[in-house]
Amino acid sequence: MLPKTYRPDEVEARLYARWEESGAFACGRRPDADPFCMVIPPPNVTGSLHMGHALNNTLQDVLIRFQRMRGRDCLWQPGTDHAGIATQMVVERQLEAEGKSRVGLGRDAFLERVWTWKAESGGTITRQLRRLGASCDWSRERFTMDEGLSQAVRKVFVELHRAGLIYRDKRLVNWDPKLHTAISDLEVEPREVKGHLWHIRYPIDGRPGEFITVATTRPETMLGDTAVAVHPDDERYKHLVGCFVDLPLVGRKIPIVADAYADPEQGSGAVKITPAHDFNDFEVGRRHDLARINILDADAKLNDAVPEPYRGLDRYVARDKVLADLEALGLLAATEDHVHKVPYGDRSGVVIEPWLTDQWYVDAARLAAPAIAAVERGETRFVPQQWEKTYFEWMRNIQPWCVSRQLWWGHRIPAWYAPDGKIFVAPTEAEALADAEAHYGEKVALAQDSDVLDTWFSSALWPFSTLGWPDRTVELARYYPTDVLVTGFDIIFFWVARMMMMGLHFMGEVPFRTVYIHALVRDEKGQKMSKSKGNVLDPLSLVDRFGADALRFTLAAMAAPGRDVKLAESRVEGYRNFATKLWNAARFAEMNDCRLKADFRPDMCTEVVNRWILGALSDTAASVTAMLESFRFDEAAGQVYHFAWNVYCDWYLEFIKPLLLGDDKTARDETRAACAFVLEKILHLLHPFMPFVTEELWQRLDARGDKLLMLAVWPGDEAIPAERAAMAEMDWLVRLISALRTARAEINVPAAARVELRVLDANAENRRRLDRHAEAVRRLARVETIVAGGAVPQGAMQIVHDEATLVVPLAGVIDLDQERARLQREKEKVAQNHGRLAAKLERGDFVAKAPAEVVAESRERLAEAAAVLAKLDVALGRLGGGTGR
RNA sequence: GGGCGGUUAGCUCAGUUGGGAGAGCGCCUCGUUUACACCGAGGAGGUCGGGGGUUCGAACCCCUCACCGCCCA
Repeated sequence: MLPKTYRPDEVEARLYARWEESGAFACGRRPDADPFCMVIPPPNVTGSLHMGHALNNTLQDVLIRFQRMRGRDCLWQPGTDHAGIATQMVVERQLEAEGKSRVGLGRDAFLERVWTWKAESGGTITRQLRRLGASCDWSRERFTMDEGLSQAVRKVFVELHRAGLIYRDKRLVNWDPKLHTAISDLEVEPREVKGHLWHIRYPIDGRPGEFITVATTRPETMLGDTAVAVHPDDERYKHLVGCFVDLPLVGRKIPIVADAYADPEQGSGAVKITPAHDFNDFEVGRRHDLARINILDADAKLNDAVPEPYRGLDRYVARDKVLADLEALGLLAATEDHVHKVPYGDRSGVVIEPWLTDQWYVDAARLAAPAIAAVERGETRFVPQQWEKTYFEWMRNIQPWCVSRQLWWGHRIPAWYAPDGKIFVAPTEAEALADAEAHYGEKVALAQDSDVLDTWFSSALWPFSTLGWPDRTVELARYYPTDVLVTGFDIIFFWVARMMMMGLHFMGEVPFRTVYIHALVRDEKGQKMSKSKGNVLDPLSLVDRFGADALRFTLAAMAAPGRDVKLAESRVEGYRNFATKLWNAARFAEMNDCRLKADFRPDMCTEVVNRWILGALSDTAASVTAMLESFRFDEAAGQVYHFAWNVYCDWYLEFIKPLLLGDDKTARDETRAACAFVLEKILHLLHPFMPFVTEELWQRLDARGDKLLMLAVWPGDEAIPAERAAMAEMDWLVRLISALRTARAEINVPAAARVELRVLDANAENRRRLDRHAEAVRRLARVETIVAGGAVPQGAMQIVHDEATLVVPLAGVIDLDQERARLQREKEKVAQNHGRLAAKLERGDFVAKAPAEVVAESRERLAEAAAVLAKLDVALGRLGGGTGR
């Protein structure tokens, strides 16, 4: 027999191993079936499972298990990405602990160390995904640095270069002075900082005693100023346009230019221009053909382009010295407190510098055009649809994508430089050498670009590189375009947009038909969880405490198409209880010999209670299916939960107890089979959400041999007739028992007291119903005897139930005043409802303008209320005057 | 500054073509009866952020204000 509680820790690892070993996760098991494919958003190889992963992968697993049970040939393609900066940092920290350094080790030895690290520690997150129950096809696991995927990266780079879609350019990048690499706009985190706005007076050249005041938050950059800008319409400065200023501390003469970038409302209205160190100034400089003087080195220390006293100083040391020197010269006009946004590197945590460098760029604007059109045409659909806006917004304002990074860990850029600086881009060194030889007419030595590509460059290829591209594999043909991508909105820019561009360019088709965007899991303050903030909730500890099923169910049930998911632990606990509830329902079935019968025919059942539960099951299955098809995970989860707990356990199992104990063998056998059948279907419907407990129960409830629930057939095709009559009858019964229970509680009839029930004025059908379910009423409402008709004795509780009145004699027990008050409350409730309906129907415009069926329904409800009121009056009359209110 | 979203029971949140306000948890009362106290029965609790409008009818549609959050400059 089953134990009393479900113990996830004794089940999960064993079942997962069985699934995986059986090959149930693998694609291609059903060659004749429609394929269904998702690629996992590859987690960082350095990563460990956080709540965002847990949500993301739970939803994917719900979908893939659902589709698998529906008979599709499913591929959930797993893998990890190489996370250039993050991984390099991890290994550098290790080296540091050993007193070594990356540079000391050299490039090749360092890369070897990274691979060693990956072999030892890179499997953390995939192990954790297994604990969650994720049914990925691990036999196909990929890594962005795998040979095949690297080949894809090289091919893409070379082809885009040949097409003029990748080029080299000198522009400002976000430079991380700690990590010594360019980083993406998207990896820059603007932080609000309390700083200062310094007002500096620049002397006008040739006009002694005249100054123009500029305001800046970064005074040290003045050493690289090459102009001062004022607004063309600014009357204060019109006469100065075309003049020069003597740049203090430097002595350079720089022009005053008119440019609309200068905001007359800000500060003094004049702004210093440092084209090599500010993105806006860069554009101003381009418009006015200004010199770009780079004053920083890779460490953000001042270089030799500044006057000698400042050379070699750190940027903040230089700031202090510049301010002190200006002060001494009397040129510091004012210092104000000023709150502004400062760019920080999200990995390094240091202030990012706009820095002038040579980098490789992808012409994103050209690639974006077809990617925009594809979504406009509906070839890819966002769910919820509103996320299209975010996608379009970004795609339509897209900037050149800087894809080179000054790192060692990553795909090395397949570009080679000849001694004269000419660049040869080719998939391999041999081909580059051959190209060079052809070009120069002789063999030349080439040096490969030392940089690597942005990790997102390889991630952008993920939906086809993992399927084997550039080889024309059967998987590529079968599973591309993939069906659904499940991801968080925070990487629509990083990743979704780029996959769209690359997929369309190289495959000629969108990479996925549907993009399901889910919420971010936030902490209780609504903040994004992040390691640096230390506000991370650990999903694995929840798995340890409540089981993977409970966590999964919680996340799915909370995945409403909103945004914030604030995770309450009590919710996880509640769904752990649900698993136990299910476990005990199965235990009950087992104790009562409720076993599945091979020849069980749902449509041949004769007991009303069985016909009812089968009909309700059928409705539930249809609804859950519809909800999952439309990505309403929350609704689907809620439907199964409600059916299993509040219908099957709370009512059905209670109703059938008399039948299971009774002498009618036919009824007993049918009920046993129906009970088992419905339980079995509940396990099916729940499996995508709670794979472990459902599989475990399914295995325990019968001899399944090699069969697995995870490969069983989704409910829905069984011929279960609509059971409207049975549903109406059971609804009547449930209301009757509930009414009796409520009245008993309100009158304080002791819970254990068994009472007599007299039923007055019931119609023929309800008398039959009462007769049929007498035993259930006796048990569930704690009734001793049931009589049809009879007198209403003094001191009885009366309950109006449809056309009938239920009378419970309680001589000596009942407090007449209390009962009178109860009936009055009841009457007031109905009267209120009656009044509202009557008023509504008296308004001519409602009757005239509302749809006929709404009016008819209101009339019907009014009539019902009137009838109940009359019966309540009769009941009150029977109680007599008394002393009550 | 631009854009998006939110404001519903003590807490966390549902409410999909406008037509009788819901769930889970918490709280109160009662309870061990063929599974389950990680349980069962019953109950209390809401001017659906404020104001205005459209409509026979608004939590839902429109306008406006307030507050909160996110994204992009």
